[in-house]
Amino acid sequence: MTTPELPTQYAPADVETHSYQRWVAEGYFTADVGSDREPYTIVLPPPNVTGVLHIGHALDHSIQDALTRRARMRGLETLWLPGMDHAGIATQNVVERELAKEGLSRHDLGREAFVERVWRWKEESGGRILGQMVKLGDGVDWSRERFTMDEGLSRAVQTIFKRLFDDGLIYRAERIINWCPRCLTALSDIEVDHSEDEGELVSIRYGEGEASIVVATTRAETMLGDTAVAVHPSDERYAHLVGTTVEVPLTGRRIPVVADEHVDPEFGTGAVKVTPAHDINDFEIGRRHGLPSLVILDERGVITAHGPFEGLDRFEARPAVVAALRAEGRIVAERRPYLHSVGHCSRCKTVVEPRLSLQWFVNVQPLAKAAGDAVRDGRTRIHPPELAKRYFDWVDDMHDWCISRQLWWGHRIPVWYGPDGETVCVGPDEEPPPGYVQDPDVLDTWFSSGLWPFSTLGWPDRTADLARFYPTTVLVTGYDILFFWVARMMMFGLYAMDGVPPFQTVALHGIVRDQYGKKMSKSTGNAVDPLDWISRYGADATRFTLLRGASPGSDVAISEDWAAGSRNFCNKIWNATRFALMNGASVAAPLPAPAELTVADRWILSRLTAVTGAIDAGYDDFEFAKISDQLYHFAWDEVCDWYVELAKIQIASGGDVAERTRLVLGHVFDALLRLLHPLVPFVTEELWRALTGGDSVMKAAWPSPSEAYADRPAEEEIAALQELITEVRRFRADQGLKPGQRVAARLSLTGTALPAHEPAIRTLLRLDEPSEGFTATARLALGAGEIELDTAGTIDVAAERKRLEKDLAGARKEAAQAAGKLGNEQFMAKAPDEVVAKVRARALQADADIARLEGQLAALPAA
RNA sequence: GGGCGCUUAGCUCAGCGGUAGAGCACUCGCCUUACAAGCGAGGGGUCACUGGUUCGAACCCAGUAGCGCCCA
Repeated sequence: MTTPELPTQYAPADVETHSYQRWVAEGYFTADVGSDREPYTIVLPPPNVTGVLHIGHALDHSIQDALTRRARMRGLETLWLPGMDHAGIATQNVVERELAKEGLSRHDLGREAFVERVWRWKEESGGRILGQMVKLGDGVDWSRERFTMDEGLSRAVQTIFKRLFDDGLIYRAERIINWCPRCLTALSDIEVDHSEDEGELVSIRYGEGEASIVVATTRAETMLGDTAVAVHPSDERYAHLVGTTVEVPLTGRRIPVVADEHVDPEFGTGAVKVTPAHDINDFEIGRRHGLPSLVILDERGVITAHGPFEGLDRFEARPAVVAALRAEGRIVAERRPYLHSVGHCSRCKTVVEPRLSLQWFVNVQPLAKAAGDAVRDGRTRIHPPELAKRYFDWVDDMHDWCISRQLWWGHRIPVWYGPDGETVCVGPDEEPPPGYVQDPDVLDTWFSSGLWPFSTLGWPDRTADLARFYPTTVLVTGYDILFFWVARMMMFGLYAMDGVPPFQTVALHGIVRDQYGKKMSKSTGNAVDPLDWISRYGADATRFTLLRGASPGSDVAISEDWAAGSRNFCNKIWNATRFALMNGASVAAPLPAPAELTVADRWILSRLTAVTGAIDAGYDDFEFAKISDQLYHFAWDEVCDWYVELAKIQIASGGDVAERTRLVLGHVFDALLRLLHPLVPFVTEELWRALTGGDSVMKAAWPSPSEAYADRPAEEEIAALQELITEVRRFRADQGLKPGQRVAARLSLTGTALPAHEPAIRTLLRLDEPSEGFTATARLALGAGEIELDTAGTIDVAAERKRLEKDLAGARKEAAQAAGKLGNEQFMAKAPDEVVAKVRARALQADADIARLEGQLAALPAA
């Protein structure tokens, strides 16, 4: 076989694009719905159409790509389905900003033209992330790519809406919802981010004299809409006031003092102002006491109440109201800054305004119950299991879900209103009655992404894909969206698919952090751009860095140094395989039987078997950090540092041994590249093709541990060899002998298991045969054997003494510890036999070491 | 306010009842023909603190402190 010339350094850029294009062209990523193989399905959590690939995607995708590549190699019919969601608010914002540059608003265009414009934007500049996924190497089935706004998925949305509506699980009601005064739309609870912000706490006196009462608030301006003051029923301080009325300052309105269980007597003065139209808790109090709701803010957060504050923005109105109150002597206390929790729009960061309005809701109770039960009874497994509790906390106490959005971009609510207030919900193939008008609102984006695991497979049609690939095998996503997205897919999946949950397993990972464990963000400037890393270190190195840190449910810390380390690892694999190729490594013949192989061969094959088993176990639990570490250690420390060095000697010896060594090398590297492929697909593809002449490592079978090659004695023998070699190297280093300097030595290895390894020992340690005038200047006692060296001059006695004394101290400590245990009656009586045996063995070894070291020290010339 | 988690080498983490580990960083010596993106050797930790259980605790239990996350 002719071996192609490989450069001495791996250059990712030279192979990545080409390999990816070939994989796509060959259809390797395309799932075959007609095969009779067992299916393995993952749906990609759809990124936003506005999104670009960030490091969190890179982690999420690396895990999914590893899982699906391995599944394919294991012979499963594997589908990894890609796509994007339409990101209602985010996308609308992007296009509105674009319009603003032209001096236009969406209202200038009108709804239809605006939506057309968004589609145009989507075609031209949306979905940049898809091209970036290619750079990472994502093996997704592009022939099945979907978009939440495409025709099929829109049909799924309308179908499930109609079904839920008919089942009475969707309703319209006037409620306090989260409102973004900038986006001008309702938000669900999960689209609101809470943060501890600096505000003010102002205490205001309502009423006069004996009948006055002081309330504390962070939102003084809302007093214009107060319709009560509430106190706790058992609060004696205010008992005499309950049932009376007090005057709201600045307005002249009189409002009642009510008693309500939900007031915290410990907070502030124990009395709170009640603004039912602008606070969720106050709304509830208002409902319990039949209070009116006084709306004082418009949709943009501007004061509408008549008077001097009318027309002021809520944040301008606040100091203005406080100033006016102060002028009237109403301010009793002020705390500024006052830290308290404030909700922000997750899209534009504007402070959210609780707002009373008419919206559509999903009654989640029965759906959430089913979603919880599916995990409780094990139909869906959450991994790691500790995180299941968070899921239960969420689904077992879920609030009804506000699904209407006052946007233009999205799935329009399929409800039409008749001239006399009739309401009709229209299914996908139905027509609304003539003269009816459609509800102007659109649905929350999560409403459509909640259908993702089955709408993408063709639901509501009973497609072949749906029958074959649903339920999906595993969902891979961050724990940060466990509640909303995962819970919603669970609810909808169970509801739409006759109680079959959408995932067998939900595998959760953490978020990516910097090397100090800090969250990455643009503002702190510690964010890593995966595309930057891909261009500088390669896609494989980028992936490996992330996977190497990925333990289930835990955050991943990364840094530039570690990316460089991963690149070095890829390069190491590259060069080691290059060495194998240059030395005729081959998979042209089967691996010889163990009896025909050297101890070194049997050792590396035994280790390969053990590692293969460990990798499989790692995949079962999504332990990518462990998988990566196992492979890193095996490839670098065992294959490269030891086996390759021993193989060089075997090959140099020629004959059958050399031929068999070439086969072992070939098979070991073949297996290693296959095992590594799901993690680092590009470098392994290039090398595997060169090594085996095969078409693609993607099509190679996943290695299985071969017990026939498990070989405990060989592992022990090589361990002893490594120990001996390391010991002599240590001597050489301490004596300042240059690595290349050859030293004459006499080896006495009888009594050890190592005589057969003398050639290896001589080569690796650069020890020459003793010649005529050999005079030993140093004597190393190593277990039962001895190595005498002629260092051709005086040796550094002080360095040698230091080294031996250090070893002796260690051995004495060891002996003392073991003796202590063996002399402890309780230990001898209660510890298990194998532990006692182990300690006995340690004591014997330590005693032998002490004798040996003392002998060597005594033999040293006086300093 | 409620709940969860974490605290092990300079950094990031593994180990979860029987002699403290890895990667990176660090020190020393080396361009030894697969690889200097490398090779060889080495230094470095009262496993947060205080008690308890146990023959034996980084590991189990209780408490304390600090940090982080989620929910309200």
